[in-house]
Formats: sequence, C-alpha cells, structure tokens
Amino acid sequence: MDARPVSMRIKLESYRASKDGERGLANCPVRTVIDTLGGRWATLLLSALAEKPYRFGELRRLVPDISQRMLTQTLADLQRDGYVHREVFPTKPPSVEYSLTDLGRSMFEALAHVLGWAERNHQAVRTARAAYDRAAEGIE
Amino acid sequence: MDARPVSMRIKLESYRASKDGERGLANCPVRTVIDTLGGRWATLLLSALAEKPYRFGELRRLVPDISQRMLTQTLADLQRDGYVHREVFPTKPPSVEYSLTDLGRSMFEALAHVLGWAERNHQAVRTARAAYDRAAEGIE
DNA sequence: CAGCATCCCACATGATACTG
DNA sequence: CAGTATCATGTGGGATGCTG
Repeated sequence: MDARPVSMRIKLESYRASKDGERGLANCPVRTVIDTLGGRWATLLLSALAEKPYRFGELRRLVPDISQRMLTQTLADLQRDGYVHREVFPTKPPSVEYSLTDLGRSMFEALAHVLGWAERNHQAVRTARAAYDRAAEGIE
Repeated sequence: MDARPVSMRIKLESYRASKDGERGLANCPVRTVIDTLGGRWATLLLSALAEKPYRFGELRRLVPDISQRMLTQTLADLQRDGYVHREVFPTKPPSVEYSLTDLGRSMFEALAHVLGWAERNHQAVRTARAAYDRAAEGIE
C-alpha cells in the first residue's frame, strides 16, 4: 500500500494530453486550469467574488492597482472558463454584477488551500529567498 | 456567526502589503507565493519531485517539452523560495539531485487540492469555454 | 552531466483616449 | 457606469552554442 498521503499521489500523467494524438501541453488538464489562475489578477478577483457578488466599479475600487483593461479582460477570462457569472442590469446607466458560479465556488474551495498556505507561510518563503540571495551575493 | 466555510473566508487584505508603508503588490503574501507557482513549469516539476527526488537529466527526460534553460531556471526559482533542495554529488561527471524540502512538501499538500480539482474538472472548464466561444462567434 | 551566455520574439500588462 | 480601441513596453520563454 502507498504510504504517501492522497495529496502526494497526483499523477504526472495528468499533465500530458488527455488523449493520444494530442501533442504538447495544449490539452493538459492541469494547464487548462492553471493558465487562467496563474495570471496576476485572477486569484485576487476570485477572492473578492468569493466574499460576495460585486459590480464592475466596486471591483475597481476594491483593487485600485488593477487597470481597467485588465479588470475587464480577467473577468472575461474567468467568465469564459465558467467560474464567474456576469449579469447585466439594463438600468440607465447600466450596471453589471459579477458573481461566482457553482463551478467557481468549487474551484475556489480548492484554491483557498493554496491562498491559506500563502497567508501562513509567505514569511518563510521570503526568508528562504533572502538567504538564497545572500549566498549568491557572496559568490559574484 | 459566519456561515461560510473556512475556505471561503480568505481575507482580501492578504493581497495587500503586509506592513503599512509598503505599497503595491510587491509585498502581497499571496503574490509572493503565486508568482513562482504560476509559471508554466513550476507545478509540473513540483509534481514530479513530490513523487521522489530526481536528477537534472531525469527531470529533462520526464518532461521532454521543457527547454534546458527553463528547467534550470524553474528549479532555481523553486530552490530560492525554499521549496526544493539541490544536492551536488562531486562525481565525475557531476550529478545533481533535486528533492522537496519540508516547506515544499507542505506547500505541495495545499497545491495538490488545486491539481486534483483540475484533474476532475478540466472537462467542465473546456465545455464552458467552448460554449462561451460559440456565443461570441454569433455576435461578430 | 548539468549547466551558463546570448539572442530573439510573442505575449501579458500598462497607459491613455474614446463611447453607448 | 462599464466598457472598447490603440499604442507602448517589460518579460517569460524558446533556440542555439559553449563549458567545467
């Protein structure tokens, strides 16, 4: 019996094409998901929407650093992948509300493990980086 | 009392600087972690190393698509963040073994939730994308 | 065997201006 | 309010050749 915890038994095969004949990483299950989440703003917007639905302008104020272009585009990417629902209210001027779908909530539940880990351990990572950089400094 | 599951209560503040005075996303706890993991090869190499330690050449054969440049660089990034331990054996010619550190194993345990979700749900994501693209097609 | 140095380009992201 | 369009740029990543 495999003594490793379940979480350690992710199969490397999951990174390859799901069907023979498909080449490269285009069809890789993991990359299908990570490519969208790896962007600079996706996890941030997902965290906001996990809290509650928000409108475009509210998100903009919530994340002042994001440009309007990237806010629009990231939301579109998340909607395209089925994580986010976009609802237009034909008021005047119009308002648009964004919310997580069931798929999005399901995915965020998994992602939250990483976000939680990051909250708890980012200092350890920073410390490791500083040590690595200090060691590299001595060599040059 | 907050009825949301623990995983939903990731605080948006975690994305901001950990200390006042630090501006932008440079000091964001989540970005500190995600910036490294978001790359094209990091999760793939971590999955391999979670299985067992590997040498440079073994990793290269395991992941034929990766260029030598990116294999070296990604491993260095992972080592710098403290996820990976690099051990040089002064044989001739030299061999170098890479393995997960305790920090790396801890982090991968969280990451595995996302990888597992991706394995189980990538088809749903692909389906959502196809539907979105089909709808967009009709408009143009 | 396990890298490093160099060149190069596509693409992700930002800045700015305009619109229904 | 919630976008779109356009231009500019930094950098992630590939290709290739060299080295201890």
